[in-house]
Amino acid sequence: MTEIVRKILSGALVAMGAPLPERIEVEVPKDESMGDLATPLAMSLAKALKRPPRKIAEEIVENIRDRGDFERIEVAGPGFINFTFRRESLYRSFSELLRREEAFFRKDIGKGRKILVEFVSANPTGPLHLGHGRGAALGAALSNLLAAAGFSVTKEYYINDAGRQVSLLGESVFARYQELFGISYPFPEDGYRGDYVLGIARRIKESEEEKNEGGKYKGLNFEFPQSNYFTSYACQQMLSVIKSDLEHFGVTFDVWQSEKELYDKNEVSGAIDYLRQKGFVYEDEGATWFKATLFGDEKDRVLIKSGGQHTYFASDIAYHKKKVDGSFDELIDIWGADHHGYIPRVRAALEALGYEKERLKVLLVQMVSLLRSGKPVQMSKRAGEFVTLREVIEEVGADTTKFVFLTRKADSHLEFDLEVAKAASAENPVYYVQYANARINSIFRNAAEKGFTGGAGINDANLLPLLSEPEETRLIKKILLYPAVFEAAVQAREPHRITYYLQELAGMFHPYYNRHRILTDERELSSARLSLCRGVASVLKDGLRLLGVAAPEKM
RNA sequence: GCGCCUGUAGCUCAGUUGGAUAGAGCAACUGCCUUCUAAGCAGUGGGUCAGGGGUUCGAAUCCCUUCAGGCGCGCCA
Repeated sequence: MTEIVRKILSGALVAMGAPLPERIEVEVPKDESMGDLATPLAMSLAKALKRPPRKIAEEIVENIRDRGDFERIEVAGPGFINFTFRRESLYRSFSELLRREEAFFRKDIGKGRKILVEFVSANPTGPLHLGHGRGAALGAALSNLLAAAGFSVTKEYYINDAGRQVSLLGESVFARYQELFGISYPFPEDGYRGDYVLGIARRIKESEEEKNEGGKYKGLNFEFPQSNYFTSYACQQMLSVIKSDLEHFGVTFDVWQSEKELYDKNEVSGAIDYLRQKGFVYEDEGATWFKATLFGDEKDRVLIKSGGQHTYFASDIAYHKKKVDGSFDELIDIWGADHHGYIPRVRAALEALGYEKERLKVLLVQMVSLLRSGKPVQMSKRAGEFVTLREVIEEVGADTTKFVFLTRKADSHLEFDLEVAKAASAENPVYYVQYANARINSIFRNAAEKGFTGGAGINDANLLPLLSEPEETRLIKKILLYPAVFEAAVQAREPHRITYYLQELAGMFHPYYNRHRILTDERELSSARLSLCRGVASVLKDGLRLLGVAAPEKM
């Protein structure tokens, strides 16, 4: 619908010889009586054309040639142009939607452009927590949206399996391992104290026993932080836990990129050398620095510490270099908001490498605070006490968890109340949306029993005019708006817009269902209403699928 | 101290990239199941969009400032 309006508007502007704006705003008016769609176009042109907005609006309206789809096109308020569709036009579009379904919803925005979405990327030093879950839900939904919009999407998880944190994990496991033999080994100061660390130690011990090598590392003195058996074993274990957690959550990745591999393949040193050749690297006080200030960062950043170890930033440069070199047109990184200070330096590095920094878009996901019945759940990462994503999924379910995450825009703080999320009630918006779809499917089952060719198959455009109730017209208009919502969500990279739309659509269907019977004695009316239901269900299913949430046929 | 994010109904949050009279859910009160699923529906009340100033035809939205909360500001990751 919005496309039709945009088209005739740009046609009118051309006819007038007026400049075409980059984007013609089309919106749904506040009040239904104002029409179906409206544009503030004339008002935004007022300054450039140096004429009153209402005059411009009138002129635009006069220049609209093809108005066959509209019952009314009128100028209102300070200069809005309001459009009201003819019913026949709505029915024609709706019939087209039923026929083409997914193809009708989509617009090819990406045109095959390659886009890499990196998300979660939690250190493999412990299980995923709720904040990671939020990033996972967002990344997965965004990837779905982008792929549906014609982008070629790669989903990637960056594994920080090199460096201090993983070796600290290894040493923590090593300490627990020694304890299993009654040997006291000083537990590392910032070590990981969660129960899972002990679990890994036990597993190492058990696997030794199986191989008749019991106590192989008992009492030995390993050099940490150098990588060794304990580090790599623990890391592998944690990674498989993380993978299985994500699988439970219904989130998958195309690429698991290891940081360690970047070192092993000399890509880190390669990236540093590259920057050095360009003159952006210098030595000072025994350390190797990157001239980040040349590219807008606050200060220069260390790549190699005076002790010889690389910083996290060094491998991150190599990683982002690898990504852009992979001929991706756009990179999206989804990070926790606590990393926001890191953006300028990564952007600076990209620019120094010779890429436009606009290629990288960083989406920050704000913190999640976990509540139970309104009271904060105490978590202490240091003591290893925290509620994991896995536990939350098991308690409230993956669909609900995802839906709650996707009901907020990324950069707003989120309160996640376990009891509220668990309640199978109206407080829980995911059920509200799923329930609408389940109800419709229930109607379809009844319809089939009553000998209707089935809601699923019905598409008789001639019957659609029987849908004359105000609720029906409103539903049709709402459904026809879905493609515009989809497009806006993709452009803004904001999946939550889909979530809200689905709630609104369900919020129109339930009252309709309560007020009007779908299956009546009038066969033709019933058929028409089944078609309407199919349109609703089709959109609900599509939207839920994009969000990564199930759309059960029975509840 | 500097930077980023946030501040909208009692609570949790939207607000279509600056548009018309600011929205939803929950909570509160009142009703609706012998007809397609009551995880539903109908109705009622609720606002200084944190405060102030500015930009313009028009601001919850952009700029400045004050206040409040969160997060950053390492040769940590």
